[in-house]
Amino acid sequence: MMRCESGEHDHHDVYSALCPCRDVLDLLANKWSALVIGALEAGPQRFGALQRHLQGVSPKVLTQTLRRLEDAGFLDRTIYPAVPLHVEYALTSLGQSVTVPLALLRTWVEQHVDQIKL
Amino acid sequence: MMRCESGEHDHHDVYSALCPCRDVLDLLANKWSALVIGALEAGPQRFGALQRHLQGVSPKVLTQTLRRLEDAGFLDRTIYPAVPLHVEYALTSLGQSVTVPLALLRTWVEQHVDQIKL
DNA sequence: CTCCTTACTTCCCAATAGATAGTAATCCTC
DNA sequence: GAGGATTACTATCTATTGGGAAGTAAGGAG
Repeated sequence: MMRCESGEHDHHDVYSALCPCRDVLDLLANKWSALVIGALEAGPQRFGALQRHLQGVSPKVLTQTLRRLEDAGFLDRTIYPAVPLHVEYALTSLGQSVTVPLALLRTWVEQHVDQIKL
Repeated sequence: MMRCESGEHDHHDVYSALCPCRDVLDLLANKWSALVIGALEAGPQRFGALQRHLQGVSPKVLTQTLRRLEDAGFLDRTIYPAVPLHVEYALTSLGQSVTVPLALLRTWVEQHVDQIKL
């Protein structure tokens, strides 16, 4: 049973209650987070484009999701003070790196949804 | 922009609001679901063992998670009417199949948690 | 001065998460 | 045979989160 310490040799374990892994998993293992990160795989996107891409997301929930991902360092928010206002969201290198497992999860869902009775 | 239909040639898209993919993604892209499925990778487990493995989960939330995963066909619930009562949870073949993307997500988190400021 | 666009906030309610405590069945101990 | 132990839940209550609808701000066009 691994503990989660902050020493020289860190043993991180998502199964440990106090490990920061838990918070990270909670952030990423989320419908909208997975979709936002996937949408930005193709390149930087503006708020409106994301909202259209993620059909059915409300502006409030999209803002929340973007802020959380930005605060954790998964994406950058750039404001272009043009008129009308222009805000662009782009993946950081950390964000790029997490697209791999998230894309696999999304494609798994699309490929197996027929086998799932809901 | 792909639609999500139920015809001869299905085009499933997690980005489509009405696609059942959304519900499946919502079920799987969840902290406790990812941890439960990961815990069962090693083989069938009983309720108590799962509760100890997933440190910090309450019995109510664990039951909810198990029921949802069972209803969707990711795991089987077997009751052994021994004394004391004995209930075993095991992955179905569908459940086995989804362990792959979920394990990748969990290990990504454990490997990159140091780079994330929370 | 009003309309339009973009990108959000604010407000409110409903659904979910989570902690704590209790239940049921059956044996084992004293 | 009363009380405790064990396993797997259920019930209850509260706090947090999710989500929809509407409102706000900034600035240019007409």
